[in-house]
Amino acid sequence: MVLRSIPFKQNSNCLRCGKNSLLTDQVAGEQFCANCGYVISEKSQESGPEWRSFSQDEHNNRARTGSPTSLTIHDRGLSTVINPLNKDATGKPLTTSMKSTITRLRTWDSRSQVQTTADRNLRQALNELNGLKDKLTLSANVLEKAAYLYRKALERKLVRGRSISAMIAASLYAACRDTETPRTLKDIADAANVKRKDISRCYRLMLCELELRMPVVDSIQCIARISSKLKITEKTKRYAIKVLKEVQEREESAGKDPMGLAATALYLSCIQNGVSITQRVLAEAAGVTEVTIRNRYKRFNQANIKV
DNA sequence: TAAGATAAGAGGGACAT
DNA sequence: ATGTCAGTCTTATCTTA
Repeated sequence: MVLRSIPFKQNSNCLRCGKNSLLTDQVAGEQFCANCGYVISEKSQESGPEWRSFSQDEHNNRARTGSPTSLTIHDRGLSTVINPLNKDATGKPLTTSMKSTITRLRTWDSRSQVQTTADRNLRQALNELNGLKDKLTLSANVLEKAAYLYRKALERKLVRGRSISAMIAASLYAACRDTETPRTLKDIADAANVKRKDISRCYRLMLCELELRMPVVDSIQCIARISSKLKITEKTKRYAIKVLKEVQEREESAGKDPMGLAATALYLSCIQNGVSITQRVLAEAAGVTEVTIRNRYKRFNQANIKV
């Protein structure tokens, strides 16, 4: 009578393109379509058999005892749920006295799961993280990291007096930075409906209090991100990377927004390669303003950046 | 219409008080 | 703790080609 829900049924047709080409990434625990790249992370419950079969019969009768544990579930998926139907294992209705016993058990079972305020807080935060996942198309790896960081922050009582939304967004941003997943503060702020300022405050606090070390955002990686949005040719991209390397060598890049630098390098590259593109579309794709590109562009010219 | 110029304002780091 | 300063980036508006 005490069991979790049954895992999802396998459906091998992609929800987006309809092709029968779904593959399972055992490590990341998600399914993706080999045809169009669509990722179905909800299917993670199915990843990896936890049984071994020694005969055909056993293989056919295989069953699993729950989903894999994950930091992104507030109790790591280890809780129990008492079946709400008042039936016993054979499907017969329970006797009246048994029914009241079970009701009492159910009450205590659910109470035991969210007993502390920290637990409630965590549950709420991970709920929000789950919402962000869909908006930002993040890998399971990043989500785990974000959940881990949030647990740390909670442990150190950093969340007290701050909003859960801002803290979980900051954890997510930190996770992105750490895994070199190119997401800007603005991306996350938009998705989380939290002010950029608030997230960055929380992020800095976490960096300080948890003594985290983050790799510096590589503006060369930003080029790839902008290019993919705009269908920039490989040649132009390579030239832009050369420009950026030159800029970095001359130490013109310190303290500048990496996205702005990348956008400007691409702008320069497009001009040099005779590709017509406006500052406007580049600025939009990079998430910076045209003015930033203009200022960088002016500096590049002053520094006489040539490749 | 794209690009350049200019000005006002926000936010944060460094440093002094 | 609070204030100031230089530097960056954004928003808005006007001008130029």
